[in-house]
Amino acid sequence: MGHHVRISSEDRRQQIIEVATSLFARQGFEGTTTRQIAESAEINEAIIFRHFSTKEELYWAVIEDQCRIRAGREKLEQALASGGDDEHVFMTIAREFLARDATLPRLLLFSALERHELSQRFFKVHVASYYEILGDYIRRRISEGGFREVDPILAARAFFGMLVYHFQVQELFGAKHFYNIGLEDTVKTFVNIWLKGMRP
Amino acid sequence: MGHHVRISSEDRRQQIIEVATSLFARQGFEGTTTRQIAESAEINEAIIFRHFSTKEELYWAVIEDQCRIRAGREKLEQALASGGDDEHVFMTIAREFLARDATLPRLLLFSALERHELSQRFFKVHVASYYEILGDYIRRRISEGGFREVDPILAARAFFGMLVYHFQVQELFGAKHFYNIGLEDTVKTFVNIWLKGMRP
DNA sequence: GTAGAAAGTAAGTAAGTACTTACACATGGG
DNA sequence: CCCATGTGTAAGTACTTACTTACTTTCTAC
Repeated sequence: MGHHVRISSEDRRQQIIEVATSLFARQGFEGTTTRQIAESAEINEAIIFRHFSTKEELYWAVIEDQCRIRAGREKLEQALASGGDDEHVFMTIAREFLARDATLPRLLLFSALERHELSQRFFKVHVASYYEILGDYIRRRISEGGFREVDPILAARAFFGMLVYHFQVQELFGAKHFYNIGLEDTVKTFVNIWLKGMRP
Repeated sequence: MGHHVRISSEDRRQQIIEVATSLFARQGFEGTTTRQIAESAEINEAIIFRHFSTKEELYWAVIEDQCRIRAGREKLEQALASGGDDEHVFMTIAREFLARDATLPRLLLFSALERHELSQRFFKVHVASYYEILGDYIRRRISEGGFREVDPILAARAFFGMLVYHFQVQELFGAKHFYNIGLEDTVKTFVNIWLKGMRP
């Protein structure tokens, strides 16, 4: 028909990244085809290759894009700086973590599983930095006498571990369909176990 | 050259399953080709289709095979029935969990991510049943007054969460290459946090 | 109004995919 | 001995994949 809508290069690029993000998150890199991305974005497949020279490059643009989104990290820093008591701080973090959208966790897992060698930066921005930040807070609380002497990185991992694993089981393995407990009870249970476990 | 080695159907089938297991675990279902499986097993590709009518069927044979391997579950039940004190019991479980081979966890994650709808049984055998068993033990310890009143399933998830997430970070995300802490220290830290958190 | 760049498209290509076919060879029982 | 059955293979099939090509349409600047 030839009657196509012209859209600016930047907008088009962003649109492709967004569509690709959702598909890569649901099906992984290998499980997603460029044709599928084109159909989903309702554009001609060739347009993808005008903006990204390979599927691989598009994939890294998606990762790069997700690395820019640091909302979670900011919320973490914000919660830690709020000055509330430990219970309030950690419940805020836990609540935020468990209420998340599954897109980023899925992308992270896929990239770790199928693109091992290249996803270091992605991992560092979205995983490692998290428990470095929380580790710093724990270190301070230890020196203040609020927590007992524990490796701060391991303690942070223990905390995130409870949350991340629960999230995985509920969202990825579909456990929420046969065991759905309220968010607030879950948060309270995890934070209580961890905080009691950290007290001197 | 036509000089081929004849092998019994059962052995061949098992050989194919073993090779496929390792490839599916490393690259996922979509990322693994039947040609690659054949090359890896050093057999003609057609042999695969004599034993399994589709790649999908081979995949489910792999899952089925992994479901039969219940060594982990037995060790869990064994540790819980050993009659030692809580610290000994949970350290034994933790040690066993963290020293595992990554094949099964990787298969589980891939199946959850890319074959969501079909991997329920796999999940139930290797994930859900684990914290049902541990949940029962926790329930008993609560009634004995050894642990405080906590949802046993959530408490079990909290415990496994610390272990599984740590394992994922170390093995899948490759954190062990830049942060490698000793197994025994890790085990002790996690078990201490959780046990202290569960005490009345 | 028109040149030229940018954005769009239909219709490819070569290589790969899961899977099949037709046929060769081995083995054990009658 | 030879035939039925089971195990092996080379060389396919039809389809899909990532990626290209040659070409058209639209927008902007002068």
